[in-house]
Amino acid sequence: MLKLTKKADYGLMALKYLAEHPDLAALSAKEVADAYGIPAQLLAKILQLLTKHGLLRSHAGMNGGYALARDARQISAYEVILAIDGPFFITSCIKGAKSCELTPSCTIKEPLARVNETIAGVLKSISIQDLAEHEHPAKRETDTQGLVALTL
Amino acid sequence: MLKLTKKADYGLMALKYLAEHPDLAALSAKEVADAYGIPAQLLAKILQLLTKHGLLRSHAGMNGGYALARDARQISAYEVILAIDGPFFITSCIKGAKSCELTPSCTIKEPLARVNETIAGVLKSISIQDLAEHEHPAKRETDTQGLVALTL
DNA sequence: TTAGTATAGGACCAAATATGTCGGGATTTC
DNA sequence: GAAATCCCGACATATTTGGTCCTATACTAA
Repeated sequence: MLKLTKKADYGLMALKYLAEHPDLAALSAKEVADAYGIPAQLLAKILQLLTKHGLLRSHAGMNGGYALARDARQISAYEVILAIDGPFFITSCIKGAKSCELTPSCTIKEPLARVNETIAGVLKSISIQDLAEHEHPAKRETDTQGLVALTL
Repeated sequence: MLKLTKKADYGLMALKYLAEHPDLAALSAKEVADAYGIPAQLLAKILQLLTKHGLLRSHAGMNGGYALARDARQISAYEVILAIDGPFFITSCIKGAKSCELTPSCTIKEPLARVNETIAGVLKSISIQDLAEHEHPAKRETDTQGLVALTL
């Protein structure tokens, strides 16, 4: 629970891979899949989804494949996850949804809605570029923590 | 994905309910289940889990039931979720885990580990007491909706 | 001491979701 | 036109979740 699906993982990995090879005009689904040992057909579909959502540009034919539709800095992890898994809510019954009709139950939702926003916020603040630059042993003490404290 | 299981939801609701009835020495699983329309036997097991993890105190026999083991302020949503669903990681391959052996794949993990910590942090900062005080009719107009609608 | 009310927990099933595969079609390049 | 590639719906499998059932045990009160 509270974890990304493999599809989302794969998608992020693929985008990261593309971001790391800006020189190449396009990479085929198969190339990326092989690079990571991901089932090719599955990755293909994921990349198709990302294309449909405007995060990638695709090109059929020989030497075809996928390329980032925008600069890696302009694509957030949030967008990727959203494109692949659809909108997510930490609780099933976020306000506005028609769940929770039977039960006047979910008095839980209100505070958790804010958790939801916080998570979305963090994910939005992470770009594909951030994923590609994985050599940053420093710089991680403070940042995120601040965020958290704030929103509550 | 990225959402709480129903069990965790139920658990939070139940604790909230207990927090709202500090007067009563104990509430049975059935009472709580009825209050929210939750399957009684399922909730029973959830409460058993919470008891095993020290968040509740249980008492068998007539007029038995469950009560918070500590002040509602001292029980975080994080603990509840952890007790019910076990440790969660946003990625399957958090550093330190032995996953990702086959694939040198998950270069993704490092940045997402921080997301994970952030989420944990937020959840730790929310207490059962916070859930119980649900009367905050103001301050909720915009938030969630904007998020979702926009990004899609 | 016994009947009734609870918790404790194992085994199991059903439903939902996630993961992965297959096969046919459409595009582009050579 | 052949090869490489994207596109996409249908299907099959695996895993997780949600929920039930049954039995045992503990406690209370009459």
